[in-house]
Amino acid sequence: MPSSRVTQADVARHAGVSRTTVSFVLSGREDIRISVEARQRILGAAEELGYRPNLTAQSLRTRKTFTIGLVSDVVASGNYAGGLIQGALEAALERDHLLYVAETGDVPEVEQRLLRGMIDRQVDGMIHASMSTRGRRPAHHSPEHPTVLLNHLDQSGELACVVPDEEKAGAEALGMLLEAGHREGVHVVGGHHRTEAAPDGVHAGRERMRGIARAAAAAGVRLAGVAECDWSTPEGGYRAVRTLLGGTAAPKALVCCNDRLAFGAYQALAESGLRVPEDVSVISFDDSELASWLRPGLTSVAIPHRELGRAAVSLLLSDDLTPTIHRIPMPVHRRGSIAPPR
Amino acid sequence: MPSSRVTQADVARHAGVSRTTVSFVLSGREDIRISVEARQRILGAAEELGYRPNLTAQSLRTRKTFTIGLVSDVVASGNYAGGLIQGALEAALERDHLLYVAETGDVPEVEQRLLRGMIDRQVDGMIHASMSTRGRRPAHHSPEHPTVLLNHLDQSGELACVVPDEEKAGAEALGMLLEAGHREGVHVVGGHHRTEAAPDGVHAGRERMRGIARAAAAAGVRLAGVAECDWSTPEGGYRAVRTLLGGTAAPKALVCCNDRLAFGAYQALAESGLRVPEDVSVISFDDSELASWLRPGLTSVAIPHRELGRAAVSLLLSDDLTPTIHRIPMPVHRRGSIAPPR
DNA sequence: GTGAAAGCGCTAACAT
DNA sequence: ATGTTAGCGCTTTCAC
Repeated sequence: MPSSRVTQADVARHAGVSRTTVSFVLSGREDIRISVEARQRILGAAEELGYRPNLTAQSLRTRKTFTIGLVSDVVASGNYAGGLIQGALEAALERDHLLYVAETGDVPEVEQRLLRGMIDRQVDGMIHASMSTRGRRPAHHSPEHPTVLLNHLDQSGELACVVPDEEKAGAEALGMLLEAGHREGVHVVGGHHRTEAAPDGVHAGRERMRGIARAAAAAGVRLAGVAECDWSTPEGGYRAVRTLLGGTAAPKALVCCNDRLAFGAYQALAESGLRVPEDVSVISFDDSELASWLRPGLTSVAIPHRELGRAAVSLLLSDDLTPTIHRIPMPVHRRGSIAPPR
Repeated sequence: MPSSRVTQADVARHAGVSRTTVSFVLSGREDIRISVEARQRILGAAEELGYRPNLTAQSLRTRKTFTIGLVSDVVASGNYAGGLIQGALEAALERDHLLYVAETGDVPEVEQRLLRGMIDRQVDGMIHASMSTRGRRPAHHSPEHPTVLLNHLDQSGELACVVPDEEKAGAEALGMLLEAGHREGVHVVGGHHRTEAAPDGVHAGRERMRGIARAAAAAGVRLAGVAECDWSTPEGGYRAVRTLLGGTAAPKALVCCNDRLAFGAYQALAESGLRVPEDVSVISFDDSELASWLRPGLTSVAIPHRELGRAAVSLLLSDDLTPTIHRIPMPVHRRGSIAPPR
């Protein structure tokens, strides 16, 4: 079965020139001079025949595929996915690249197969996205495969990374509360996100806490408390706040480490008849859809998914892969959950 | 710069045989007999040298790339994304395929570019995912590019489609309520999801409503009402239920068309001091994370994202692309939001 | 059983 | 300024 597609040879025949000439014209090379007339004929023929280059053949020759691989552990499934992929795709498209997307599910064998598959297909570069800070370094990293780490840091110090600027975000979150006048009864819900799997907590947790602490110190404010709990569901926030409300001093403001925890906090506050923001101000992180759904709307520091994705691709394609940490700002989205203390 | 990768030629040299023989052995062809001894030498050499096939070269020759394209309009950004991609990826991986993922944002020019890019890279097939039921047919559909529609139907009747079995889900949702003993005061919140853009409503809406109506009729039950509203945020559910509560007859059970609406309903009920499920039972669709976060947990009919993704890929790779509609069952996830009427 | 040779569609050094 | 030719790494027909 012959390929029904039009090739350069067809165009050449049609235009009465050699394949080389067609190649030069079509690839738009300026270093070789082609007569205007021939160029016109070639372009005309290509257009008329509906010529499209066979990228596979081109890649075989040039070793460039105009594809990049985005492989994540489990990120791409969660809500994290959409924005990251979207941003990456946008940036890729702007530079005429296509995106392979894959997910390892944190299974080494799967990761192995996926990386192999991408390398065998000669991707121009790879982006490794991960939640866990303590990731092993990408199995197949080698100089010929430009690599960017997305959303986690490189412990080997050899790779460029793109991460949200968590610490600054932490500082800004507390700043919002300070700005509204809160100096007492400010509690953190969530903390470092310490779990059995990650006794030191999670990167985002540590950084956010650091930022919060720094901002508090700078303002001469003492946090009323930090409730460490699991961030994954509202349950942790719910329980933490219930405990808080059972205590002696009523909380005045909460920094919740993500929107889920904030949701749990809302639930607990509502049960106790406390109102947001009149009785308790709340600020949070993630700026997920949840934040806009809550009543009142939850002020939240956004994870800049799109920008992260974009930045990773831009960086990868920039060919400046010096092992630098690129911190993407996290914009805060103001809604109705913060008010001055009474 | 010579490619540093090991090629079949290297293996051949190392094993003292011709490139042809290597190709035969490595591609595992059974129709040509190769001496056991030569085979061993080749396999050994390949292993030793760390040979990996160059898929680009292979593709150029065979016209098969072992890649498939998943292009969606806007689906892939929403929460819809994760599961779909995951499922598709799983199925693809099982058959050694890689997945291009792209999103058109419903912009024709972008769609054009993406499809071109995929076709120029010789994808083995494409999956078109879409929210809108009234999608134009994929621009570049042609017999040489196997195509499957995901999550929407084909109005031309020429393409295979994979969709959730919305109607059955609608019937089952109402069935849950009937089973608990509800026969009166059963309201639907959300309806067909009619908007300016889609005056007839959305596919999912129409189908779910049909299923609900069918189940009601079969049980000889009359719905107390259907509140048409926008499904996209909890706001619609909140308002619809507030209106309901302002009426004469108190609602006893709600079928919410998605979890967001159900969330809004919960908010409205809570404000009126009504409790779920003691005063009002609620069932919903989507089974998003939200469903498990609500208090009490929301019984919800899941959208089988993973299975949809898997099915689309399996179908595409099965080469049985008869234009059939494949309906994937929607499992209901029971939680605490349903109780018998008082 | 094994190998020589052609060719997939394209690029690029080297002639002319 | 244009054409000739030799590959990129692989598969596959056809001789040996």
